[in-house]
Amino acid sequence: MAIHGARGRSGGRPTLEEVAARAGVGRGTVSRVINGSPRVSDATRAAVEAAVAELGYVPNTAARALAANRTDAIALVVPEPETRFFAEPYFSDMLKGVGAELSDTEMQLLLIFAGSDRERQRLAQYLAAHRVDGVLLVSVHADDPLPDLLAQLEIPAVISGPRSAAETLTSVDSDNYGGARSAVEHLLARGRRTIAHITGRQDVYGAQRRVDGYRAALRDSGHEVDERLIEPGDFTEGGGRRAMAALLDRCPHLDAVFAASDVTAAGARQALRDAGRRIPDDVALVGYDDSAIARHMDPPLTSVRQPIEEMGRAMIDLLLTEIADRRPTVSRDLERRQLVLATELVPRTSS
Amino acid sequence: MAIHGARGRSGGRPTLEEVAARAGVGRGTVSRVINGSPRVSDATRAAVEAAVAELGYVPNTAARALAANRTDAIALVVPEPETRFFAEPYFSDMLKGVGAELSDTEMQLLLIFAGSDRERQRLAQYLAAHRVDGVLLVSVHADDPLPDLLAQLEIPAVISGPRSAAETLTSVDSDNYGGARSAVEHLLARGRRTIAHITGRQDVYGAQRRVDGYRAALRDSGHEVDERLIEPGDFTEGGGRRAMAALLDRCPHLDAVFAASDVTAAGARQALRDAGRRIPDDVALVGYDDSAIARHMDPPLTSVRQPIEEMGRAMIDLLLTEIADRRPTVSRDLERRQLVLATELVPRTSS
DNA sequence: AGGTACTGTGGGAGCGCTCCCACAAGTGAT
DNA sequence: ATCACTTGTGGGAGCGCTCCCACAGTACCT
Repeated sequence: MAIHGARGRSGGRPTLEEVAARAGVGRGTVSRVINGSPRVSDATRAAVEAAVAELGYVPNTAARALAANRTDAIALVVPEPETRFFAEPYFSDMLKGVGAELSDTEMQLLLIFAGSDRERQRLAQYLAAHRVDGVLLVSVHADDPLPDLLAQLEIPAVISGPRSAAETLTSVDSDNYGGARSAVEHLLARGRRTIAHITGRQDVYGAQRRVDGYRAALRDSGHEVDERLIEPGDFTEGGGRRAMAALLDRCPHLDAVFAASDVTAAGARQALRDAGRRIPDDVALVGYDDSAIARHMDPPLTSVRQPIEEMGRAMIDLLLTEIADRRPTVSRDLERRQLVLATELVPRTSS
Repeated sequence: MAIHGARGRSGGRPTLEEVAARAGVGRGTVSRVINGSPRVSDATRAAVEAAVAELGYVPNTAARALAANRTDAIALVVPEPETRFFAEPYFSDMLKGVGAELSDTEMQLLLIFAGSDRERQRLAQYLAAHRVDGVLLVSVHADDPLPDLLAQLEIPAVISGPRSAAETLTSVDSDNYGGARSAVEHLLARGRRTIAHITGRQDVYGAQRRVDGYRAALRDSGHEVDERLIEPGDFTEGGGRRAMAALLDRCPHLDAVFAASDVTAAGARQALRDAGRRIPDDVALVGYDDSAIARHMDPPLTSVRQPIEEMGRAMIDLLLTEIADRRPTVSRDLERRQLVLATELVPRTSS
């Protein structure tokens, strides 16, 4: 942990040159050892490593960045205010995966919030200065200009949750379609016949896919899709409550509800209670996200779990590949990479 | 936001040199304008600024760092695992203050977790490489070697919550002594006469100061300090419960309790309930931190608020000063700076 | 008139690396 | 013995800045 040994004449930190002198080799050779090049004999490598240890040499990042034109840093950009970042476990889980995958790398992770216009401005400057080798983008809205800025600056980037089926950036997503399917299939398997769906905001691609999955599950099991059973929500509790009330009004005979998020389900539950319907006796309820809310709801809520941590890991993998790819060759034929990870239904007593 | 205008021949980003050529001035002059030196005529400044805008020039951070031997970055080091960071509002509040104070600076903030040994190792490397100009240290335990490492590497640092009265690092703290005093004085003013204290972990300096404040408040108002009314706790709920039980056993006539944290108070409340004591009718209860727990307790808990966000701001102020101070002169006579911010009692129904 | 001081400016040197070319020494085929 | 590679190595050039010295120009004193 401690830095030991003698220093260069100036009292500052040792340089490559000093290590080279100590090991009795040239500058280039030390550089090769430091960077793990295979073109060094074992004896030389050992000598250099000894000199590095004796002097407590640590490479100067700035010099390296200047000479090699890379920063060895990537940014996790959160286009939200800090508050939401801390409030939602989504980010914390993702950060855990990202951190884990990065931990055996030399890469440094920067966390950048871009909630306000001011922060956006700063971020743009930051990216223009190419202060990171790549960017991880989470929770981006459909009309966000950030992805385009990144493309224009030719900065490698990976987005979690593509903006549409035609997303141009490399993306990682969970299987919203399959997740929704499994929720509906679960309800069908439990004998439910009239299954309603409260959707998420339809300008979010993932929410659209959940509707698609809902439809497909019904059709594939020979049921007809009744459009009156699909009610728009907005991922909020209030939205869930209102949507549920509307559904009960329109189709009082429904016996199950698939909500596009746990928070939405919480709102729906309230409306169901107000209408005197028991869960799951009268109406079965399934949510999405498998958040803390689901576990603590009364009754505990069946929900679809997304592998957020794994998504974080995958994003790093893809980003590092992308960064590595663009280094030697000029071939820009990087085909679109879109990774979709499986979800998992977590059954609880609400269904 | 967009980068417009022509570039240098190579298609890369424009350099200082190119801006100089375009503005018809020398390299040094452009550098002076960029860095806001006053030694530039207004006309020249305008010409350079125009050239900068036309070319979309953004300084190369690596080159600047190499030449000037600074990084324009500071690290917020959290010697805890990520999990605790997200769980405790303390960090989020502090981050808010830090971010706000930094927002009109060129400084970049890095968030570094050093919970595991592995991460510690990385951090040591990171600091040895002088990749930041300064460090903010939060939530450090008494025996942590990190402060010494920072001192050894001569990296400017500010610590929140000094490790002892003899803290060598510049520190920012809330007034634990005064906070405890105000809590006890509040109880006295409400007519309580037998006031117990459940302490925090005594290897935490702040907890010691709270005991001091408790004692002083009693003495200064002419009361004798009964040592049997002081029971050690450890900031946990279980500790609070056990301590409360012990106190009730030993001094059943007590009519008030000052707990060293809200969580401790929550534990104490439980023990009081179990013993059939009503709050505040039989026993008044005061906590410390003014956390969410305090607001949601039944009954709502009177607590001592610490100005965490302000502490974050103050830490940045001090750190920036420290960084600036060490730049030109070699005079290392920086006297110890210890800032203490006032706390505030938030009265609720528990007392 | 000469001296002194300050202002504004240009550009050389150098920060500590990586990249790459040059080259010595070894290896094996001809 | 010659050529053609391969392997390992040294060190020049250059990345884009900042720092600082030099110097022209102006202003204000003697």
